Amino acid sequence: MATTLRDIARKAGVHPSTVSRILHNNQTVKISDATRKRILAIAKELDYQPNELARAFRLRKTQTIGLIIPDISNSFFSGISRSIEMSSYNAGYNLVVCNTNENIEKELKYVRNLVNRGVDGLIIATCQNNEKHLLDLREKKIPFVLIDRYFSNFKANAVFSDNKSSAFDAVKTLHKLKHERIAFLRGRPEISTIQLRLQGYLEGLAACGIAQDPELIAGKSFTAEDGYEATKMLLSLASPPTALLTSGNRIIIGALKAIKEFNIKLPDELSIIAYTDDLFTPFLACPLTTISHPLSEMGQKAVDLLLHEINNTNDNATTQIEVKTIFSMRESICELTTCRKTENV
Amino acid sequence: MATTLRDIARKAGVHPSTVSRILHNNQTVKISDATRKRILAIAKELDYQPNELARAFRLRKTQTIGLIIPDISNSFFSGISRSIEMSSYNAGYNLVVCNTNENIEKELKYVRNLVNRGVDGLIIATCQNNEKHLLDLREKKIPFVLIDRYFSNFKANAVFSDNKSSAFDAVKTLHKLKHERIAFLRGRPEISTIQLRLQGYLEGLAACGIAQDPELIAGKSFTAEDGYEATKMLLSLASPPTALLTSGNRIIIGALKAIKEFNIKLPDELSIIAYTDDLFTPFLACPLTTISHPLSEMGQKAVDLLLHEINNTNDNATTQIEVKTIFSMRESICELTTCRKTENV
DNA sequence: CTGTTAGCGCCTTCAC
DNA sequence: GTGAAGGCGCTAACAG
Repeated sequence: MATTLRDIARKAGVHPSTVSRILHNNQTVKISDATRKRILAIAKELDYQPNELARAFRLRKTQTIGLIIPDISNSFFSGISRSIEMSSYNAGYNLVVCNTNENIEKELKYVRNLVNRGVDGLIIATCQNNEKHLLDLREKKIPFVLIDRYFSNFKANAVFSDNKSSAFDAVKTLHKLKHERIAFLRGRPEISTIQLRLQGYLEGLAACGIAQDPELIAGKSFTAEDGYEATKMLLSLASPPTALLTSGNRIIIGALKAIKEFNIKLPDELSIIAYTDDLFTPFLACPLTTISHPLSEMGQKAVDLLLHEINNTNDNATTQIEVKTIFSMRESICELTTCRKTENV
Repeated sequence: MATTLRDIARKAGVHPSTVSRILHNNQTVKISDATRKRILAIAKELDYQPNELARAFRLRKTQTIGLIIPDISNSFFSGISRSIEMSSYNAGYNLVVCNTNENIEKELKYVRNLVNRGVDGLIIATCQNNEKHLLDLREKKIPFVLIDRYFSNFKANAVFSDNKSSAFDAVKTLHKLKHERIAFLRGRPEISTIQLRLQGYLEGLAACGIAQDPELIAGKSFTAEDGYEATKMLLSLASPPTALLTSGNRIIIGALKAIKEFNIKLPDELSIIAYTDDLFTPFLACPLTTISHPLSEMGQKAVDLLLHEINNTNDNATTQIEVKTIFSMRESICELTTCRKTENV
């Protein structure tokens, strides 16, 4: 059996609560130096390790944060997770990671589970379209922060990026290069991130005087498979797009596969701007022009926000933090007319 | 306050232990159907959620697994982590993820921390060169499984890949293509994975009748920066390598950067086989010939092993599981003479 | 400055 | 079949 406060107390001839005060309370003032030193020595001698489970139970504080994300193997979320874990660790918190696989039922289960286990707070990249678990958290006064995705009809602490303006800018950039058939490979339409990008995309088209074409908005999930199928569909259109804006680290993988199969030459026959965070993008056959995220910053800010909330329970205000994406111009976009010329050589 | 067993008991006019038996014990036999139904109805009505913290404390069983890895944002570990988390979840366990950043001190701290929090078992990709925490775990009879890396002088449950033979085969493959100046960009030399790959590399050279050249064994960490510096060094040698074998998802990123800067043409001027698990590799300027890992399988097997250990505490045997890496032939390797000819066109 | 008391929510043993 | 008692390890109140 591990040594307990009782063991130390017995050996020192004092009461367990005295030992507790010395080893866990920072009200240093109230205890005589003599006993303090004696207790600390005995604790060291017996290699006392506090039973954190008992403390958590007693204190109603687990020093644990729950992180709920769709998929830790996606570099977007793994990058954020790393930052969240490190910030948490520095603040003395452990991190429980949960993959929902974009399944809201699983998300609901996970939240309940984590609450029952007494996490001090949660960071959630929600699967969206259901917020009852968040209402429940609020009612129970359990702090949480949304990351990447949020609810427009439900104010909550959140960290997200400039989805609308980045998509808007992407369209304008492509239009400056004379593109008018610009497709958007969006991903899951339910996600706020995607809705905002779509809005930015549509407003971008409008600002450039380009008519919307519903055919050019494709895809319904974030998988490589969906990216592949959607891209094949787009490339098979009577009037295929000359430029592509893609959402998500996986979709672009599928898109590249389809493009390879169709033997489309990048960027001459197709310009691409991709939302992606992979480190390999500069070294691709056609180095992708990308919109990437400040992943460390996002994670860090989410933890800061959550810890603030945990330590100021009476504070009812919510904070929304928008971070700036990074546009990296590389070789996957080029001017349309030039391209066509190249094509005819 | 959340409803407790007591609340239900009071409302039903029974003793809390009865409620406990109904809601948490599977000895279904001993309770009358009438009270059972009544209790279940009241539990539902009051939305009873067990305080898992109290249960864990009482039962000395947290239904939690600790995962200690160098870096969750590395796709090798994030791929494994995803699999581990999903397998754990299916078995009713939560997963606490910890990044050591290849720092053994942090690893030691994390293990102590997780033990104090009462995790039921650990999965560890160790930073190596210190096993005292593992001895401690064994003494405390806390199950653990090593993943990817293990200790040759210390038998323990472990899941790893065929490092030696895969490196051996890589050298033979390159030698068949007439390469003799084969460099090994290894990563952290302390890691068992790397030592085995080095052994395979050296034995491969020997089997091919190629003399070892210490200059061709380069690198000392798994970072992109180190891969970059080491590659620059190799390319600056009086007699530079004609082929490269690289370890780890990050090193190759740095290597590619250096290669680009040196304006080296792949594969004509340099053949590469890379240990990497990134999904983008097929779409690179020069699609990399890779050795990748069955990440899902590795995670799943580690969890299976750990759960077996957790459920059979008296079983003192250890199990080592070796999984097969996947060799994917792509375009980053070619025959040396052919290359030289191409070069002279 | 330190001891005493009580209890967090749950489960297990022992009664009846 | 169900109730009563006791305690996991720790800490917060209240004494003195």
